[in-house]
Amino acid sequence: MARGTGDGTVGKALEVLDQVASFGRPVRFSELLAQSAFPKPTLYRFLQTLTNQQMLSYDPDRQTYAPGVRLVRLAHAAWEQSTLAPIARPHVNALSAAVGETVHLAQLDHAQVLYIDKRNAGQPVEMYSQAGKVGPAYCTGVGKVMLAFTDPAAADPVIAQQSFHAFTPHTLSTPEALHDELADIRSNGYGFDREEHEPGIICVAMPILSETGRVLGALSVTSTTRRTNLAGLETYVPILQDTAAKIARDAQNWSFPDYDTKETTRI
Amino acid sequence: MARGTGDGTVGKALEVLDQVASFGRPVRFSELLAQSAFPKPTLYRFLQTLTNQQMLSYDPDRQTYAPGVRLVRLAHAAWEQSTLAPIARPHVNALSAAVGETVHLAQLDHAQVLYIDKRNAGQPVEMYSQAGKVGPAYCTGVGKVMLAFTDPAAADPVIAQQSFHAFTPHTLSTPEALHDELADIRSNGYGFDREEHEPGIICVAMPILSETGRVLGALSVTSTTRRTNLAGLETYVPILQDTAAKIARDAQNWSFPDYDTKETTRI
DNA sequence: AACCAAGTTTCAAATAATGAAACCATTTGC
DNA sequence: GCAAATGGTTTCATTATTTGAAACTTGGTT
Repeated sequence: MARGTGDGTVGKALEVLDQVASFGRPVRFSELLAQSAFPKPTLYRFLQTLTNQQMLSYDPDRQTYAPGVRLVRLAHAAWEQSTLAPIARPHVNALSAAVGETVHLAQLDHAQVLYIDKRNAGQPVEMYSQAGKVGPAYCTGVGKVMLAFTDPAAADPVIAQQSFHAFTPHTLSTPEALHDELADIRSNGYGFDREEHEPGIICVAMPILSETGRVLGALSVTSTTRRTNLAGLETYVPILQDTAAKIARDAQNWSFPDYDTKETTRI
Repeated sequence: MARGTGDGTVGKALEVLDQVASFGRPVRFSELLAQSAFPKPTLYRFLQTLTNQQMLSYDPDRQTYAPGVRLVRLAHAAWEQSTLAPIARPHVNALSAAVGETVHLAQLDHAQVLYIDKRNAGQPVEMYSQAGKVGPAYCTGVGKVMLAFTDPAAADPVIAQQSFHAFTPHTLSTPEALHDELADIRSNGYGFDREEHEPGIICVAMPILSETGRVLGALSVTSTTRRTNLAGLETYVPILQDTAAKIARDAQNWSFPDYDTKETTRI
């Protein structure tokens, strides 16, 4: 009742879909076959089926498969219905306008951070990111605050899955160091990323907690060491707290909205 | 070899997934059953399987299903690998900065326009839209220019599928009117939306054509009748042409990039 | 307490998935 | 220019999975 497999044919097909997506580039049949658990004809037919279904796209010139457009449409529905993003949107906008720095909204998915919305700072930030992107939980501001306020019974297995790869000299690279940090975060109510994932990039992060204390997601304000420092980011704590509270309130009252939208709203 | 069904169990499961997504809100088993082609236990098991696989999320309190987070992750991969968006991105940024109005990047998917990227105008536009959203092809700027430059053999069946619902008094609401408009667009090289989808909203749209003349996508600059008019938008034609040409060039040379990205790039 | 609606489980029959082997079509080596 | 190899596709008897009518359980209602 847990893992990926075990759901018959559909589960296997989705395994193949994930495999294609994991390459991060268009990929050939033989490349997939080399690392696939399935025999040649089986893999072949799954690729056929998924391509037929537009879950994959096939480039006949290069003979490569890539995740297909149907996913983009489906994901839009998922984003609007299964994430905090639509509820948080006005509040994230307000926060972004107030602080003038890059703002992220994230949720925890499996053992990873899933970014579900983002507002850029001024204009020319171009900090390669996008909703849908995933990142590590143990060395990002949003990841750490979400872990800190997650019930230990649920958090510990997740912590055990972290790679603890040392992206920078500041990365917390042992479970012990992370546990200490999480305790600090719990007592403060918020956390920082002290250049733990990328040199020069720092952030302050705030959990979004339901009335009952369940972690709904997290917010962060990100900047660079050239522009500010941790003390500077800390001045955003009140507005972050306020924003997180508003999002939690709306999520509570209102979850989930009865959209009266008809179908094709403009653009 | 065409439609949704016909791909065995996987096709049927994806049909169910689409059905859930099409509700646009969390939906109960019985609601799905009422309009489903599948018998009760079959539908039930598909929902179980898809939920297990995180393609759907299930809210036990409300007993509702909604598209799941796994789709958000998969779609990110699709967006980066199977759409023009990553190639177009720097050019769309530059265009957006130059014109200071809302910019859209779209592709044609089935008979609909699929918006794959967007830049907002100043700040407070909030014109409810997002990458992944779909819109009608016959009454949007991007839709019409893409149809206009699509091979008639491919375009005609698509045109036949349009609903021709009259969103506004300006909507082209017959195939004949649309055909005339498409001819005009072909001779001009670009097109407008003259408040055809929403009152007060106008745009100028440019196709993105490959060397061989194939439609890769379309760009548009959108504004309101309060802020400008068609003549005003027409001044953007040169920069739109230039941007479209650059995107087409990059798509040609470079399609598709060998990403050297390793895995977890920052944020 | 009986009823009803919604959701879940059972199980033999019907169907679809499986994969070893054979086949086809390009490219590569000599 | 031919042979061999590589990469991709098809066949088909076997096997495993899906299927759905019916029975059952659960929770809410009169």
